[in-house]
Parts: sequence; C-alpha cells; structure tokens
Amino acid sequence: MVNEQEFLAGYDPRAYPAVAVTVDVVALTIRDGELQVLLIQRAAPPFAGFWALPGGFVRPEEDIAVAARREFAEETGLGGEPLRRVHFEQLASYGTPDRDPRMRIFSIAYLAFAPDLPEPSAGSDAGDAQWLAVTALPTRELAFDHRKIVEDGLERARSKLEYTPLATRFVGEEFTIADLREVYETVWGHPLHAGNFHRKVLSVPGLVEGTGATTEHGGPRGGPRARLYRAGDARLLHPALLRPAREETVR
Amino acid sequence: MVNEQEFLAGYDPRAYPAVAVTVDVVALTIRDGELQVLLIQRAAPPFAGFWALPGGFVRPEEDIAVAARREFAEETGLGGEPLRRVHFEQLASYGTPDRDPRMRIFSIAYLAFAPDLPEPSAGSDAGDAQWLAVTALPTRELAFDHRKIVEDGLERARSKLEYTPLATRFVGEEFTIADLREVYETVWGHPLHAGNFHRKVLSVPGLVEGTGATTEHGGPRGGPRARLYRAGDARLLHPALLRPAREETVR
DNA sequence: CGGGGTTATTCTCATCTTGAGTTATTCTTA
DNA sequence: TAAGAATAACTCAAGATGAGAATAACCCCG
Repeated sequence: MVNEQEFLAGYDPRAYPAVAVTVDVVALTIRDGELQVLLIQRAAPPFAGFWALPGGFVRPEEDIAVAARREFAEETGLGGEPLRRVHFEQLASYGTPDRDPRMRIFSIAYLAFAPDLPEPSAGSDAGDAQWLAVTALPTRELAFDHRKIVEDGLERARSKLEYTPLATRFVGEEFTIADLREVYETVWGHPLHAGNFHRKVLSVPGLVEGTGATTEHGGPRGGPRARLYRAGDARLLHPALLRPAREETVR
Repeated sequence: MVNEQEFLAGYDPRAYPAVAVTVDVVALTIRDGELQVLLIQRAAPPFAGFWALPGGFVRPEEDIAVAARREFAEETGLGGEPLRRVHFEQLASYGTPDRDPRMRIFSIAYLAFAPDLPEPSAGSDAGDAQWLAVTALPTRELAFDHRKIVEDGLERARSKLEYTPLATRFVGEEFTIADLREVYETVWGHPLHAGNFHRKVLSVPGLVEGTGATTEHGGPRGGPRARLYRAGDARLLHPALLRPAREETVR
C-alpha cells in the first residue's frame, strides 16, 4: 500500500509517469433566445478539427479558479468589469486514465455563466471559437470526454436555477420578470406559466428588488411597459423555484 | 499564452515542476447517535501528529473513483459486500498552490457514506485511524486544508439528504421510520417533528417500501413494535424533504 | 386613427404540502 | 399493575402551487 504520507515522504516525482492537471470551462450564455456553450476548434492532434471546451494547463503557481478565469478570458477576449460579472464555480474533476491518449491528464472543470456575450472570435487569440446552441450538441462530436463534461455542466446549471439566484447572472444589471422567465424557460427547455412565475419571483425573499423604473417601450409585439428589477441579496431561494416534476429522472 | 493544445503538443512534462494528484475521502457514518468522520493521524512531517483525511496518490493507471474506494478500504479494513454498500460520490477538488508545503498537489475529494462502521483500527494497516464526532471538529486542528474539505463534505451531505434517498445509506438493509428520522436529526443537527416526518417519508414516492415485518421488540424505553422498511427505488425525492429554513444561510 | 393581437400584472380557486398539536394503541420498565 | 415512552394516524390552519381568467397598457397593421 502507498498512503499519502508514505507517498509524499519518499516519492521522487520524476521517477513516476508524469501527470498533468488542466482546467476546462463550460461557459454558458443565452444568445438569440437559446442556451449556448463556448467551444473551440482543436488545431492539433489528437482530435484535430474536433470541437472542445476552452481550457488548458494550470500554471505552476496559479490557483485553479484563476486558471479557469484566465482560460475563459483568453478565449472570449473579455476583461475588466464584464469579466468580473461572470459567475464561475467548480463543476467536477475528470481523470479516467485513458481520457487523453498522450498522458495521464486530470481535468478540473468549471462552469461559467454570463449574459449575452459577443462572438468570441473578436477579441480572442483563437479565431476558431464559437458559441453553439446546446440543442445542437447531439449532432456535434466533441473531443475527449467533453460531451460528458458539458452534460454535467448543463444539469448543474438547470439544478442551480432552482435554489439559487443564478438566473440573474444571465441577464443584465436591470431586467424584467419576463427576461428572467426567458432564462428559466431557455435553460430548462420548456415554457412556464407567466402568471405563476411572476407571483413566485416576487414572493421569494431576496431574489429581486424593484428599481421603480419601467422599460422605455412595451415589447416588440405589443404589451405594456414592464417594471425593472435588479438582483436581490439572497444566496439561496426559499422556497425554491422547482422545475416541474420530471417522473423519468426520479427513478 | 499556453492553451491546452499547444501545451500538450510541445510539452515535456519533466521540464516543468512536478505536480501530483491525490484523493482524499470524507467518510461519514453514524455511531453512538452522532455523525462521525474518519480521520487518520499523520506519522511524518509536514503536519506530523496532526489528524488528516484518509487519502493518497492516484496510481498511474487507476481511475479516481477507484482510488477513493481503495483508500477508504485500506483505512477501514472493509471489503466485499459491506464495501459495495458504501455510497461514494465526488465532492470537489482542491489545488491552492501552497496547500502542501512540499510540492504542487491537487486533491480530488470524495464523500463516502456508510451505516455504523466498526472501529477502523481493527482491520486496517493504520492503527492511527479513528472516527471523530463532527461536533468535536472545532477543537481539533486538521492537516492541510482538510478542515475546509470536511466542511464542504458536511454541507453536501446535509443538502443531499433533502432531495435524495441518501439517508437510507446510513441505516441497515431494514430500518424503521424512527431510524431514518434519527439519521436526519443527527446529520442536520436538530430534532424533527416525529409525526410529520413519518407522514412525509411515507408520502414521498419511492423513498421507502414496507417489508411487512416489524421489530422484534418495542423500543428500549417502551413503545410498540415499529414497522420495518427498506430503501425504495427513487433516485430523487419529489417533493423534497427540506431542512427547516435557516434564515442566516439564505442571505 | 382605430382595432386586433400581445404582453405585464393581478386575481381566483381548487389542490397539495407543511407545521403544530392531539389521540389511540402497544410496549417496556419499575 | 401503573407510569412512561414511542409508533402511527388524525385534525386543522397556514402556505405554496397549478391552471385559468381578467384587466390594462402598448405595438403594429390597415
């Protein structure tokens, strides 16, 4: 047996097969009314030409969370205040021995949420980056185990909408209840009852707070001006905003 | 910039500072009516004499989840069917550059749940292992960032009791509603209304199924024989069994 | 400029779920 | 044998949810 102490006490790392640690980022945004994920096209083998999650090596003195933000920033060209507004959280780690054909690579995946980001090619050094609607994922082959990572990220996102104010991270500073409802409908993938949603959002303490203002105009197809809100100070929603029960996933 | 492809294409791992990947296991059980966590006492520096989570090096060809089970089995002496009944899940990864003074070590933490396990010293190769009541954690200094890892694990456990049948993993094959209630009370750290809990457990589809049998005797201090149940086939609880709202944690 | 279609917001109402307390019954212990 | 304790079932009020409808503001088209 090799336990941690023995390993660390007598271990010469260079005598063992090398391992590497990377971060991969599942960056989600809502564009054109669709939930989209950021992908980059691989230039070199393996999986050359395939699409993959943005990510890379964690630098020797770099914290993991910092590495995730850095990789995201490099691919999107985002910086400053807009970057600070992006929500990051650790998703999970992936380390199946053969997940990369070249060597043992552990990947720590992060999830990033941001409102309506611009096309990534603009400011980034990788013109081969794009947002892909998650509904188009089934028809696209991804490199490595990145499909699994994206699926885990999507499930996490759907689930966190239920009991955290995460949805407010997908909209701008000020938003209407309908904006928020669109986020829920887009991420969960099905329509919600507008009246009940409205009542619920206003009744959960700390989810939103009114600004007193309304939109300048009604909606593009009519309707009155909507009141504007900004995110409240809640960190957890109580009671939660639950997805309609999905019998299939329960058993 | 070094992105993943460039890094992996032209990278000679031995030219970089070495990194290592370990697993650490937050193993929880209920013994003597208390939630307890498995700790081992470190023999070698750094942190010699301190208590730490069981864990160790992920072997070159070993899957992370397998490594977690192996480390747990080595410290508890558990194997075969009892080991298979233990629930494992990935918790999170920790990789702050200075979390280990010797080298860059990334730790992937796992959470393990099991019913009333025996004293670990018995079958293990490390006689310096013990179960510690989590209520005693504040008075004990832990090695590395293991206190943070344990706290994250406890929060995950408390939260998973709400919406998964995890509690059934802390009791034996057959159990009474009162056994289950004791699990919730112990993990959440406060008493529940017996009648409401009973109603709720029986009303959530797939949480428990009756065996038709009852206990041999009443409780040690009186009371009728209780009906016996076994775990149902639900993977998610709908509606969830929520903790009483904790105002403090909401904001 | 007026009407039809659209949307934000508020209500109603039946149904579920929850929290708190009570009761009948069965056991154990003294 | 009586007292105390625990299981299981019931009551009742308060809260939350799902479905539908009403009201009013606003856009676009003709």
